[in-house]
Amino acid sequence: MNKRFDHIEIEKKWQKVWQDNAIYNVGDRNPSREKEYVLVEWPYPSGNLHIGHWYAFAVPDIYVRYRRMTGKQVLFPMGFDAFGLPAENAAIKRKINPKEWTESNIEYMKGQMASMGTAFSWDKTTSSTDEDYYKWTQWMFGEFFKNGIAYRGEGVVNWCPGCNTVIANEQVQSDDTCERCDSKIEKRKMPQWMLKITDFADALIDDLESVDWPEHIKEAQRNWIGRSSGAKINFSLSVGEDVTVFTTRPDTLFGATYMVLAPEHELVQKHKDSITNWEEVEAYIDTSKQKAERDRLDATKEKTGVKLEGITATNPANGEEIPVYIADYVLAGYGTGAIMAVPAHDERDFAFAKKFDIKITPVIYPDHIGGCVKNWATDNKVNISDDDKLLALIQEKIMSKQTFYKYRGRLINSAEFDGLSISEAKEAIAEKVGGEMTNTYRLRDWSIGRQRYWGVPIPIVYSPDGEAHPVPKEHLPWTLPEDVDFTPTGVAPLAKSEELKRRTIEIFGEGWTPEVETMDTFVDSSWYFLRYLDNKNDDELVSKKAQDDWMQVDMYFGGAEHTTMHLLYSRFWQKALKKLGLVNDSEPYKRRINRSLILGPDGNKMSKSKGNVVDPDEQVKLVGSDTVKMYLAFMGPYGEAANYPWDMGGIAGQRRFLERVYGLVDDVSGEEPKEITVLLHKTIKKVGDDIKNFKFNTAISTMMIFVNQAEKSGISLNSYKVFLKVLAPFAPHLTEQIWADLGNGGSIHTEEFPAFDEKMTEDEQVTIGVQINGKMRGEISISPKADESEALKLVDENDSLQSKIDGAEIKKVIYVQGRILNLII
RNA sequence: GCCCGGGUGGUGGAAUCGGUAGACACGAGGGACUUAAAAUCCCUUGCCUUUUAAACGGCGUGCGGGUUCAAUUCCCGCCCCGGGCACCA
Repeated sequence: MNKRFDHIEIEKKWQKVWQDNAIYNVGDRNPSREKEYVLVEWPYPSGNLHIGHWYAFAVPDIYVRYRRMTGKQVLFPMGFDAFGLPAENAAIKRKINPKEWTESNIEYMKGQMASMGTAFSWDKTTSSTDEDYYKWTQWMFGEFFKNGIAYRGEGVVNWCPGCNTVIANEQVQSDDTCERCDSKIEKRKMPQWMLKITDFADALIDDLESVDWPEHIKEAQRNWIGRSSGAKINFSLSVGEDVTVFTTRPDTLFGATYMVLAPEHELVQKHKDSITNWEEVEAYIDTSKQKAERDRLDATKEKTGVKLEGITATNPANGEEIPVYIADYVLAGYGTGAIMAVPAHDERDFAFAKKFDIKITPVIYPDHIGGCVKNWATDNKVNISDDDKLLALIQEKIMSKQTFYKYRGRLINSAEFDGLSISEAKEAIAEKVGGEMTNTYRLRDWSIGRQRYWGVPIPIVYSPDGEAHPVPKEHLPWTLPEDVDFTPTGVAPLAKSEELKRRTIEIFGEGWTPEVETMDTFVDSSWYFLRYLDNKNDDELVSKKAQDDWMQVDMYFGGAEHTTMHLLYSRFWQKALKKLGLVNDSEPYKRRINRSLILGPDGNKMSKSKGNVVDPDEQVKLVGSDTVKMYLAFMGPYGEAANYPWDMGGIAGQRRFLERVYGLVDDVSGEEPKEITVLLHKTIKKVGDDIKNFKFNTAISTMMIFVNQAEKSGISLNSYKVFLKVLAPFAPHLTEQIWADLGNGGSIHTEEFPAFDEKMTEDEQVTIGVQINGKMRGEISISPKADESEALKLVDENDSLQSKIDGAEIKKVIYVQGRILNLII
C-alpha cells in the first residue's frame, strides 16, 4: 500500500477543517440558488454505525456533494429517531435511564459519522427525544384529537408478548410475528388510541400519481391499502332487521342464494334467541375464535360453517327467501363482515354451496367466445381448441351448475336486467335495491398507543367523568416522568408515576387522571423532515417560510422495509396536517429511492450469530473512509431491488484506484495529447449523468477508464485539477488533500463541478462493426457522419473483409451512421 | 392465485428509442522486480472444436418458438429467483 496515501492522517486533518469552518452547514435559504432537499432516513441511535448506515448515508452523500457543486443549495440534514424499545431494554439491563443511554449513543454516533466525511447540514439537526421536538409531536396529536383524526377506539389489537405492548397492523409480519422481536402476535380486545389513516385511504392511493417513485413501491402501497369498489346492499332478515353486505359484484345480486355472516358479527349474538340451533352455532363461534386470523385465511382449507336455523333473509332483487349461515371464510374485519353469496359466480361460494347443498342460480351467461372464456378454460385446465365447442361446454356446465364462472357475459335470470353486460348491470341493480356504490379497504386505522416507557407520552388527561381532554399547548411538552420502574409487565409503566398523577391534579384539579400510554415511535418519524427545516422554532412546529423555502423533499433515500410502514405513515401525517391547514403540500416526498441491502462476504444477511458482520470502523482504519465509500458506490446501481455481498478483494480495488489517482500528481505536465482532453470532457459528462441517475457504479468505472488512459498518455495540470473536481464527491478527503498539495486555496468542495464542451464529447472517428449477412465479420474506423458510399469504400480497401466477401455480389446494404454496416450477399 | 421486479463469464456488474455482448472491477493464470515474500508493473482470461500455435471457425445473455438485414433488447408460450397482497366478498 502506498505510504504517501496516509488516509488516517488525511482524513483526520480535513474532517477537522471542515468542521471548524462548518462548510456543510446550509444556513439561511439563499434565493439566488435553486434549493434541493435531500433526505436520508434518520437512524436509531443503537450506539454503533454499521455497514448499512454507511450505505444509507455515504452513498447519497455523493449525490449531495455533486448537486452542491452544480450550484444547488442543498439541505442534507441528519438527526436521531431516538425513542423506542432498544433503549428501554438496554436501560433495564444496565439499570440506568434510557435517556442517558440514548444521549451517549448519539454523541458516539455523531463521532462515527464525522469519520464518514459526509456533508450533513448539522445546523438543522434534531432528535425525536428532545423536549422541543416531542412537544410538537404532542401538539399535533392534540390537534388531531380535536379534529377527529385521533380517537380512542375499542377493538381487536395486536399484542406482542415479546415487547409487552400493542403494535400496529403494519408492524405485524406476514407470518403473524412482531416486526421488531419476531414473537408470535396475539389478538386482544382492548381500548386503543387510533389515528384515522383510513379517512385518507383514497388520497393515499390517488396521490401516488403525483410522485416520482419506483412503481414497485407505489404498487406495494396500493396493495397494502387494498381498495376495492362495489356496493353496500341491505338484506332484510326474518327477525325484522337489516344486514348490510359489501359486494364488488352487485350485478350478480339475482344469483345470491344465501348469505353469510362472520362468526363475530354482532347480529348473531343479538338474535340468538331466534336461532333454534344456538348450541351448534355457539360451538362454531368458539372454534373459530381459537383460530388465529391468519389460519382462517388459508384458502386451501375446506370451507366450514353453520346454518342459522330460524333466521332467513330476503334477496332484495327478487324477493326470494334465502338461508343465512355463519362461516369463517367471511372476515369480521373486512367490508361489513357479511356477504351475499353467489355460488354460480364465485369460487368460495361455489365450494360452500356444493358442500352444504345450497341452491345455485346462474345469472351471468357467456354468449360469445373471447378472452374470458379462454381464462375459464385455463383456470379449469380444459384444453379444447375448437372455440365453439369450448363455449358450448362452458354454457352447459354453467347451466348444469357444475362450475362457477367469474368472467364477462350477459345477464340471465335477472328479470328486467336480462341481456345487460356486467358493467351496465352493476350500478343499475344496486340502484334498484337502494344500494350505495362505495369503496372498501384492507387498510385499518393506525393504533399508536404503546404500553411501554421510552416514548412520547400521549398528551391526554381524563376529567373525573372519564372524558379525554388534550393537554393544552401551554403545558407542553407533557414530559415523560422519570420516577418510574419501567420493567415491562404489560401494564403501562407511566401508570406507576406519582409525579405524573400529581402533575395532572395540580394543573387540572382533583379527580383528573393522566393517560399513561406512550406513542408508537413511527409517530415521531412521521414528521421529522418538517422539523429539520425550522429546528429552533419555539412558536411553531415549522414556519410557513421554512416550508416555502424547502418543501417538498426532493429526494428521499431509504430502506425497503419502510414501504408500508414509515413511508405510508408519514404520507398520511402530511395529509392530516394539510387538512388542518398546517402544511402546504399533500405529499412530503417527490422522489424516493429504496436502496438495496449489503450482505456479508458469505452472501448471507450480516448477523452476529453468523459471524459475517463487516465492521465499517475497522475497514475505515484499514483502507480509509473514501475507499469504503467508493466501494459501496461501486458494488452496483443504488436503488435496485438487489442485494450485494461484501467482497474484500473488491474494496482493495478501490484503494488501488485512489492510490493511482494520487500517484498521477507526479506525472502532470503542461501539455497533454488531445485524446486525453477529449476523454476528460466525456468523463465529466458521463459522471454527471450517472450521478443524477444514481448509477454511481458506472460513474466510477468511467473515472477509472480516464485514469488508466491518463497514466499512459500523460495529463496536464489543468486537466488533473478538473478531474479532481469530478472525483471530489466520491473521495472528499483525498481530493481535498491533493487540491491543497497543488497549492490551491479554499476547499475543493466549494468549487463548481466542471463544465464540459459538448463538441469535445463528439467523436471524429468511431469504430463500427461490419456484418455480412447479419454475422459480425470485421470492423472499420469511420466518421460518425460519413455516408454509405464512404463506408463501402473503406470495405473495398479492407483486405480481410474483401476475402470474406470473396467477390460475391452485394445485394443490399444496411448502414446506420456510427453504428453498423451490414452487407447482404 | 393476483400484482410488481429480475435471470448476462468463476464473482459484482456493463451495454436495452434493436446495431461490435461481457465495459469497469474482483478473482484466476503467466511474466518482470526481489535473496524471498508483500506491494507494484506488464500480459492472458465467456465457452467449445482442432492444434506446436491459432482464427478470416462454431456456440453463447434462463428455456422453446416468432418478427427482423440485425434480438440481452420487441412479440408469443414456458421455467426459475426476489418482493407485495391473498377465503378481501
